[in-house]
Amino acid sequence: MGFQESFKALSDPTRREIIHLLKKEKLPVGEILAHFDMTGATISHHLSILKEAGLVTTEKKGKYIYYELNLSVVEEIMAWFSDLKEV
Amino acid sequence: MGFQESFKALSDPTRREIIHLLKKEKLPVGEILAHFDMTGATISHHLSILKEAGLVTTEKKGKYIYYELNLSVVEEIMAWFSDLKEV
DNA sequence: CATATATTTAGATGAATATCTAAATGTATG
DNA sequence: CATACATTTAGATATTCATCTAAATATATG
Repeated sequence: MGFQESFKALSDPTRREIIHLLKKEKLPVGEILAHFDMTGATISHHLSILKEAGLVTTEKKGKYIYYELNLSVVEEIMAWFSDLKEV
Repeated sequence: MGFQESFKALSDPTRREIIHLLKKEKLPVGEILAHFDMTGATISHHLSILKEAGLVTTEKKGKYIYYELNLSVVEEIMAWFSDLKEV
């Protein structure tokens, strides 16, 4: 984790869109994939980057792996921005 | 401008450090440069990316060009994050 | 257990990017 | 105006990265 990984992860538009999909609910890879015109391999790669950055967590449920937004990391990033405005 | 450019700009550690330097005061390129172990050409490149993204503005004063943080874009980015936490 | 479905891994490719050196441009001042 | 200083631009290089296809792994179910 760390800011470098977080910001890098968020610098890609596909990954930001994934983050937005996960805003409402946790989703299995297949459902995330359905929103994009890309191969599963590519989406899997993006998901792994988001996970490395701590922006999402995973949960296995039978056949599926659910990805879920990790809001605590979002908070940390917001704190970085907030700091810019102080004093 | 737009989120894509902003996030890309912030995904580089040198540029984030520049942003932090500008938190307190506007600075001429030479003073920014003094904080890094890089050539002026490289720093100039980073500054142009920050400017393209709208994260900084410039002001010419005689020999010097001052770079200044643009907090309104920072606000916009924070709003993007805030949205993730709503509903 | 064999087959179908879900997801990841490996390896390759082309595009984007951070950096450098060298040169160009702009501005002040002796 | 000539020289020094401040900053940017051009062109090159090496690395990173998004994407693909093909193959591997894991899990459920008939």
